[in-house]
Amino acid sequence: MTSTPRTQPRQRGQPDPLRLMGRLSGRDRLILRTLADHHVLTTDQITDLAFDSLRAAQQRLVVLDRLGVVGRFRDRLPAGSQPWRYYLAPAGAAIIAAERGQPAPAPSKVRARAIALAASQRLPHLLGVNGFFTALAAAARTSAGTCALEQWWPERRCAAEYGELVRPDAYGVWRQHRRRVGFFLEHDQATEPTARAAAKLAGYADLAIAEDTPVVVLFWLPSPDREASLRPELERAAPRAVTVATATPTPGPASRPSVAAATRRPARLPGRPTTRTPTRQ
DNA sequence: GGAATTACTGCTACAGCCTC
DNA sequence: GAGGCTGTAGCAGTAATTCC
Repeated sequence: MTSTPRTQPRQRGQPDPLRLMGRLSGRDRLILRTLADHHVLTTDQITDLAFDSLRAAQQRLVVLDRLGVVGRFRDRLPAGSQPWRYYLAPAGAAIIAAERGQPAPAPSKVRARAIALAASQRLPHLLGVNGFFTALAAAARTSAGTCALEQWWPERRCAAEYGELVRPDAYGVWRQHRRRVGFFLEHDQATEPTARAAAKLAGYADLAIAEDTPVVVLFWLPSPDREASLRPELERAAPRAVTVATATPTPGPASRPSVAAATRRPARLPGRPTTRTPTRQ
């Protein structure tokens, strides 16, 4: 092969959203909508969300990047073998705003938001949450309709709905056959004491009382060790109206939540409690 | 029907990290 | 430092679709 630069300079200028809209497929719009709601996704998370192969996703994302509807960054130098993080670029933001009947955000604001995101210390946390849900989406896509991720609310929307009582990282509704489970996600990175993590359940108890319905909280944990140390605290702290489940990524070379993790672990979700679930029946 | 376009895959190369 | 691994990119080829 001839030696060519790994990345070619993008012909960007100021893309015209009207012209771009005709070049975007339904899948492209799904990616843009997801980025609009959830801010940032890695290459493999987008693969989980919308593609059957990583190679296809990489190729399409390069096209979307050159069109200027998405942007991408890596969160450290040297770049190394680190997947790109994709965000909604100004043209993509304008398209999604039009789709939702909202005014297009100023390009300077979109860029500033992307820079803040790339520099944010919460980026790994956000990617962890998004990775969990894209793994669920991948499981749903390959399930031949037997299961589906019916809702995926970001932290911001959860805060708007329930912020006075709880601050979950996300809310989701997962359907498996005819069974439907809504759950709040708490993404734990083992950066706080287990007691403090378990103390969050009090807020969910208040929410269950306020809403007059049981609530489900899933703790998404970085490792089986963390799960083993946190579960006793959860057992002690779990209020009657709160069903608690835990999940970890499956062990393996990839640290991101795998499809197997996302599909197997929800078996411990409420609705199908097991002896490991610290729920008071 | 043939050309052009689009989307995808296989193969290969490159860059950087990690382990020994 | 060598080799394996991961992630991305370029090229060639194929298949489906669209347009004239």
